[in-house]
Amino acid sequence: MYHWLQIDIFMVQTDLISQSPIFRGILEEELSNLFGQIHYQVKSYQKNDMIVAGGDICDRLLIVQKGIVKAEMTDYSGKTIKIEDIEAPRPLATAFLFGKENRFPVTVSANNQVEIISIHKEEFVKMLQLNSLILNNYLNAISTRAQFLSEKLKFLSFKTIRQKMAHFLLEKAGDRLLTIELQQSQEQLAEMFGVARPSLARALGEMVQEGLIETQRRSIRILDKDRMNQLLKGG
Amino acid sequence: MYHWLQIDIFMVQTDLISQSPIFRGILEEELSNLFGQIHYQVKSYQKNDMIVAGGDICDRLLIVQKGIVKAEMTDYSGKTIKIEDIEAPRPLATAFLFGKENRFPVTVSANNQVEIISIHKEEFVKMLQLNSLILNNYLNAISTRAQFLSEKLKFLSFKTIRQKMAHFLLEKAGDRLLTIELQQSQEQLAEMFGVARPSLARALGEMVQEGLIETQRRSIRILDKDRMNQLLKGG
DNA sequence: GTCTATTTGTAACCAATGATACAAAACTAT
DNA sequence: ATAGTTTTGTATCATTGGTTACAAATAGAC
Repeated sequence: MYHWLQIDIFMVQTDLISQSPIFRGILEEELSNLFGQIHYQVKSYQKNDMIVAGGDICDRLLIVQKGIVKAEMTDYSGKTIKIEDIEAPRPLATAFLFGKENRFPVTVSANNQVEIISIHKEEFVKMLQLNSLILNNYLNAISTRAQFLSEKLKFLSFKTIRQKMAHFLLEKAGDRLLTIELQQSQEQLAEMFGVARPSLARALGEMVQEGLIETQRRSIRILDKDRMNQLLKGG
Repeated sequence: MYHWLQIDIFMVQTDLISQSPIFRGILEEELSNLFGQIHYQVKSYQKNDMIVAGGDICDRLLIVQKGIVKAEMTDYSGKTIKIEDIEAPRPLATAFLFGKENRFPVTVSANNQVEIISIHKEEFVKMLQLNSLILNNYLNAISTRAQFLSEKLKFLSFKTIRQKMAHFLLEKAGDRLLTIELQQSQEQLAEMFGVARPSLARALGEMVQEGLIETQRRSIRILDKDRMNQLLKGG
């Protein structure tokens, strides 16, 4: 009877994980049906229990069904730095299930009482083949991440603040527009560019003086698109 | 009769594309079988024909079956910059088939006589569901790319040359080693770090003076691992 | 070995940015 | 309107890294 109870507690709860990025859009009955066709485990952890250690082989998909876990990275001298909190119903480290580097870069442990669904890679592949929506969700998730990283990288490849700014403005403006309304404060923009706020203000000021742009509070008007482009190429 | 000939020419050639990253490891019969179950097109292009224009919606997988194509990016003022050559049997822009940003960032045109296999996204998803090896190949490809970008980004996130160097050395050294043999010249290292060569040499020189490392030509010995770590955190 | 090309070590100088501080302007709530 | 808060503009100074130039060390070819 006690055993029964445990099995009952540690089941996949379709109402919870149907909100997960991977299973979004799938009806609960369909989810139950799917989980009936594959092997998986649901494990429970108490606060501070270690769920995966950095360096562990990542051969299964882990989904936080309940609770919050924290991911920490161990630096070269052995100290740990907190990276992020991941709360239900999000998956863990989806970028490391496939690809060349199959080890967790982080150590994950429970912040409170946690339930983790664990699906072996092979079983998850089965799942992807059974349901094209899950397949699409998953492909979208990792593709979007790759695109995000790629964009971030492109951004960092511009060396000067002026270049970053020019790229940002031209991207926002597109082909037609000449006036851009900033959605964020200079503070946030500087954070996003990875530069100091006064440095950004200075760069903007210089660009105004040189007749590249005109600013009026959060509205920026591009005056010389061609010269902005030359900036990006190395001028 | 003439029509027959055309159809014959523009078929998928399993011997060629079985070498492609996506179809690697799949027997030719199996490939023929798979392509028999889905809709696709094979198109032929002559030198300088445009295959896709930058900004086009990317809703199909394109695979170069024969020939070489070039990818160019159009900058904001309309000039084109060559990005890379892609030769058979590689796929085009796999990162943009899924994910949020579904437009080609580049313009692709034929370098010589080229044949392109075009598979609609929905059809390709079918294919992924039919064959788990293709699914694995594809997932591995985009995951590996995301991992690569992520690593690159981590590298760029270190601001000073000393930090990049410290990260590089500690990564190479791992837990045990204290002496690293560089596989590349300072010139190449500087290129990889995105810094000027003399600046790298200067940074190395300073680190030697401060007793962090000892250098002897291409051999570097770490003297103070703890202090190196502090460097990375912001010291 | 000797000559040459490549790689590495250094130095001087300049440009770009970060840090800090503070004033002006703009927003917000009352 | 007014007081307080946030955002923006600006100045100063120190640090970092790029640029250029050249010398020293090393490796390679013969």
